[in-house]
Amino acid sequence: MIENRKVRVRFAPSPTGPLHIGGVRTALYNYLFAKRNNGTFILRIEDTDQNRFVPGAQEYIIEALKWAGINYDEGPDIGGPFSPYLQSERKELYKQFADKLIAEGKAYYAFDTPEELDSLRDRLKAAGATSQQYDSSTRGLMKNSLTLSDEEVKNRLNAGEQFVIRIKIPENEEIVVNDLIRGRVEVQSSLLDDKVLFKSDGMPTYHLANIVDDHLMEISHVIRGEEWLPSAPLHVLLYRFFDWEAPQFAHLPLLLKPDGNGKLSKRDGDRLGFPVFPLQWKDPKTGEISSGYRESGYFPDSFINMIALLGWNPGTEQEILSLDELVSLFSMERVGKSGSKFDPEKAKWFNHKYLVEKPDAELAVLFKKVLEKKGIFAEEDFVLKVVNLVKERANFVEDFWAQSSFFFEAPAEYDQQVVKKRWKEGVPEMMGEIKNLLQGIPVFSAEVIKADIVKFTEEKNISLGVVMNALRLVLVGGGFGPDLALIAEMLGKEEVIRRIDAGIKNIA
RNA sequence: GGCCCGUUCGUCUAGUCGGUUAGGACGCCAGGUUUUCAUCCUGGAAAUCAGGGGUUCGAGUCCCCUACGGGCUACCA
Repeated sequence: MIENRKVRVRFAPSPTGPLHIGGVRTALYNYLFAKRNNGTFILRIEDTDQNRFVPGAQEYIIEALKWAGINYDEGPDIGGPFSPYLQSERKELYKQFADKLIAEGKAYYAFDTPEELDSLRDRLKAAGATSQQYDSSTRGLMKNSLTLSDEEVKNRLNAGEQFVIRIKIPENEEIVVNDLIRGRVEVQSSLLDDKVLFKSDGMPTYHLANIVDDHLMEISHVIRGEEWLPSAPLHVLLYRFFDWEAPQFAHLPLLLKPDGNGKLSKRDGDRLGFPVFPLQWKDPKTGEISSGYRESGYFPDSFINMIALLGWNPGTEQEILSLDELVSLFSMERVGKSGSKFDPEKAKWFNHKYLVEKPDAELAVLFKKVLEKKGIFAEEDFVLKVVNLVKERANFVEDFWAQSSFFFEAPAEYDQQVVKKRWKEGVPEMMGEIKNLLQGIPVFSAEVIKADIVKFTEEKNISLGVVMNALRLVLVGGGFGPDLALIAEMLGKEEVIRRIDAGIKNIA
């Protein structure tokens, strides 16, 4: 029984471009399912279409999975007991299986040219046929080993004429796909067309290759996108033809665009200003660059967490889940049936949650790189303190700069709104007094600074806010930032005095 | 056009065995905390469960129909 088989699942993308987040989610669910069931997760590259091959795409896929932490146990770059994992390198394998089907009368040679195929479709369309398929109703009209004599077929083959091999779909049979997510799906075989299994270029099509490889690689569960559901009956039929035990199927719902309807595409990201790809991608042909989650400052664990919850949930109210937690909680029964619209806002929220939980030291390393790009080289300890103070108010490490630039350079200008509100009559004079007050503090610590300012306001009978807000304006250039006494301490007495002077002089 | 899949707050979703004031989260709004912004806390608005018919004492949950949305319909995957 297949239920007792060892769980082996595969993610099988074709290298036609960068993986988008829908693909990453499919990979993730495969991974989670495998790990949850102590199984094996395999990466297999389906590069049977030589025309659509895009240089760099395979490397991109591997790097993206690596970044996301979706590690496979077998794959093209790491090998495994079922090598190779590149279908182009398995090319010689497939022909014999197609031949076997022909020998058994379950498939046939077809010699029709593309023009003849087009003409068939046009004729059927013109005649008002409900479908324009190459199937049991039309194959008798075409040039194939069903209509041509054995002699003629042999001659054409020997002459090296181009041919494809098509499956011969039986008539009036009920084909049942038992889907783990959708349940029982029934299809009438007469509705299926005689799909090409083997192309004239000597390569199998996806349909043949995926069945052969899944069987040979002992795949127990096929977890893939919903766009494959219509061809699942064909695959079920192929397993039957080969007399192989079919794997279990699970067809995942699609990821939809955030506004309107339709599946998420590359264009949506550009249009709405969020990445649809895990990593940045540069189109080798056009040079066009598409942004990636990694480059946009998303943490891989946050990214994975967010993606995991698009179509699946643990059934509890917990939303922040580590990869390990996802593994232990994952089940196919809790995968939804309907497509999910991707929400860029919630993606940011997830990243914020993860950022706040990251150790300061880890964030400091990242922020230091950001600073260095700006030509700022600060002490490690200082950066660490800054990170600790501002991380609560940021979604990304990049945000730290906007929240903390004043720690590294004096304000070049002052927020006019704040100036208007906080820099009223008498304030410059008051700042002068504050300057003298701070000047006299021997140990320039936050506690002392604050205590002295409080004492000052009490003696003068003015509100603390008036002083603090004006001082904040002078030190940071606006009305934001962490505790002011702490800022002052970290800036140091000399710098604080300098900024007060500059403020009194420059704020109009 | 044909076939297949889907449809609970704006969004992600809970609700899997028919009996809930239909719950949570993001976002939004208000209040509180704070020297400020943000965080944080509290509260609020927000789904006649796509619509209509059944079945039932009782339906978001079961059945049927309709609408809408999506996918597929290549010698692409």
